[in-house]
Amino acid sequence: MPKPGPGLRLLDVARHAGVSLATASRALAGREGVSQEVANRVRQVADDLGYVANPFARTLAGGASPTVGLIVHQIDDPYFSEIAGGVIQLADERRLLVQICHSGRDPGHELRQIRHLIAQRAGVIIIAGSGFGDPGVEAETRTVLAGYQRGGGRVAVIGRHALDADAVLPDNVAGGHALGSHLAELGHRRIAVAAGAAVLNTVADRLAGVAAALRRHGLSPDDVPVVHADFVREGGRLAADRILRDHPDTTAIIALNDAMAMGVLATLRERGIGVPSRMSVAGFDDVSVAADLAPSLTTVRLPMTDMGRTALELALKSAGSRPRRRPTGHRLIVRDSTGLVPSGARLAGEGVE
Amino acid sequence: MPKPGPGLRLLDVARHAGVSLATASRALAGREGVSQEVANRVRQVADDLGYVANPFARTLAGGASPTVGLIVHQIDDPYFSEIAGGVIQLADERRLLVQICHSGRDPGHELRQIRHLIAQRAGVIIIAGSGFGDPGVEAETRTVLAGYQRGGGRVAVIGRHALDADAVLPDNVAGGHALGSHLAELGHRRIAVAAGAAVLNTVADRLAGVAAALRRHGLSPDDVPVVHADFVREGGRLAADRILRDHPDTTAIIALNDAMAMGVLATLRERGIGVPSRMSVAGFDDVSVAADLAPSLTTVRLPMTDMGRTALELALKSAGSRPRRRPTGHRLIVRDSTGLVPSGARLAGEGVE
DNA sequence: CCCGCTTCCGGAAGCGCCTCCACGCCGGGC
DNA sequence: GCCCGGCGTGGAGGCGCTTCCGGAAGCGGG
Repeated sequence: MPKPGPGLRLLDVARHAGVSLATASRALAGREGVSQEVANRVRQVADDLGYVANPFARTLAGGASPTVGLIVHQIDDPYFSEIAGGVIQLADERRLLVQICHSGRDPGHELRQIRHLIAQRAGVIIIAGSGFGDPGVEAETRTVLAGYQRGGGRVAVIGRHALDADAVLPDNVAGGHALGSHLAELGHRRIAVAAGAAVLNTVADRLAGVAAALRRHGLSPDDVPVVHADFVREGGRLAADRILRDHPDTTAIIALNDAMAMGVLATLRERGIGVPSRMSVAGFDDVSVAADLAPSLTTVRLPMTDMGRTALELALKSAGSRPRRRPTGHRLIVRDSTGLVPSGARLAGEGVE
Repeated sequence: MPKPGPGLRLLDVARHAGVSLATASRALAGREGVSQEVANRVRQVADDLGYVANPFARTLAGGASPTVGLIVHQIDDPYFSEIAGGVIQLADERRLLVQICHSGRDPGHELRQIRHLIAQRAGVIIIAGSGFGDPGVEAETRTVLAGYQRGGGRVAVIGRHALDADAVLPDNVAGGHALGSHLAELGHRRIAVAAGAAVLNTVADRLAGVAAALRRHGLSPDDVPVVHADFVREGGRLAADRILRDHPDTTAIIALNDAMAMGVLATLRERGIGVPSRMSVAGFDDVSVAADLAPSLTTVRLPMTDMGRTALELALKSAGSRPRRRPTGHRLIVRDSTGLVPSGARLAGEGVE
């Protein structure tokens, strides 16, 4: 591995500005003890020379670490790549670098990544994605993060409320509620849910919202089959298969994220089951392709890009010691994949061999 | 910004092992000049203590920098997020950290990011995405990168051949050719192309391939309208609008990437123009949602994840000084968005207000 | 006019690591 | 038996930066 060539040193800047190293450092850091005039001159010179501080030296000397670590389940999942887009956006503006790693939906691996990030002296760690509900690992994660925070590290989480840190939290319960109400109001009574792993808090919350809405509309939870599978496209296919097999009279499937909804749609398409004529389908997140699917997907929009930005913002100005939670808006986006319950609903399932 | 707590120092390890700092350093780095026995003892102690080297100190002292910088146009574009997924995958295995930044499809900004990455002492820089064809900036970029490489920095590019570095290169010309042939063989004679900015080499190559194929099928390039717009979904919409307006007898639109194809499909859908019954549409890349669009998209598959992995691999073991180019496979994926030319093709355009 | 305080600045000590260099030990050749 | 060469090891300098501390001005009041 390479050692990039030497660059401009602070000493060079100092010399050009006719001041000492110490003064130049203070001037650029914007600290007290330098006259306005000198400070400006130094900054001017630094700019002209295109000086960029060596972050390694800076960090080593006890200064700020300019990198933020971002842990996502998987970057090529649109939900996470949109969040990452937001984080990178703000980081760019603040001249920070973003280090991304995958947790791969594995609590142990996530913890390992956190440790790695800490060892690399990241100044901020942002964790996107649900908790996994593994009590042992969760506890250790909590301990490690606490130590990191005690040492001055900043932590923010997105969509997970179990951690002791600043949090950006979509109201998954309310979103699920909106979805449930929407379908109930369209007249559906045979509604099934394609859910991710039950231990993911995102799944649990959305599910709770859906259940509450359906209850308000007179459906008992027992009437609503919930199929748990991977929280990705393939999982959606699997869930749809099971639902069609075990509950052939279903008229609407609520997928708890758009990825699963895409899988559900794929299965339905292959089986020649019309959407929404025979089956309504809804998703959650509103990833950018949701509008281009066949048919376009009814879903709950979450402002992923904003969530990423906000998380970094919170972490950066994390002033008080008490973690803050910043809720995010959400909005039901009704598109073409949901419709009135088919009048011949009792015939539903006929197409399923 | 925080200064993460102090950690175990190499000195601690050395003391525990009863050797000097220098010896411990050599032992852990696996360098010559340490007896097997001592080396093993030191490594054992380091492991037991859970020692992780401080990368800042290491880099500062002239050692390896464990971070790879990845520049993409925009991380929430599926094409790039899949590439990033591959890079991160391999980086994970190698215990490297990946720093991602956006070029935002702006050559100046890209250059700035490269400079920033260099200043941050990234050991590897991977640039994904087309060149912009701005000769001035291009030249300067080349200079900056050359200096970086001279200093030991490793550079790899993905999908851009103009730079003097290891390159992972999809055969865009052949891919374009496959697309052109496919549509020509379906009987289409009125083919239009929705292209990104002409300066992007990706666009130029794919276009050249399409043109060559059509020529072989007896179509003169003059018969093939090419509309240039942004290389994203919105650009596809725009291009489709123009094509429908200026060339109402078009029976097939080749979009030079899937993002634009999605925009084209959206416009067609809104206008009630059947695909492929009235208009065939093809894309390029085969991003993962391409199969779920309405209708599913005929496209040329590029192994994005592999491309990311390969780029990092090349950069890492960049042995010789002569840059290597690694071609990638591609494959025409025929789905539902393309079909035989409508028999009443001469009537095409009737639906356009 | 001198004293003491404030303001601004430079010197210098590290941060944790790598690496050059010098040193001590051993064995083999004369 | 002595010298030379090589291997294994420790000492020390330095990477570029931050920050503590002490010194040099400049100011007002006694």
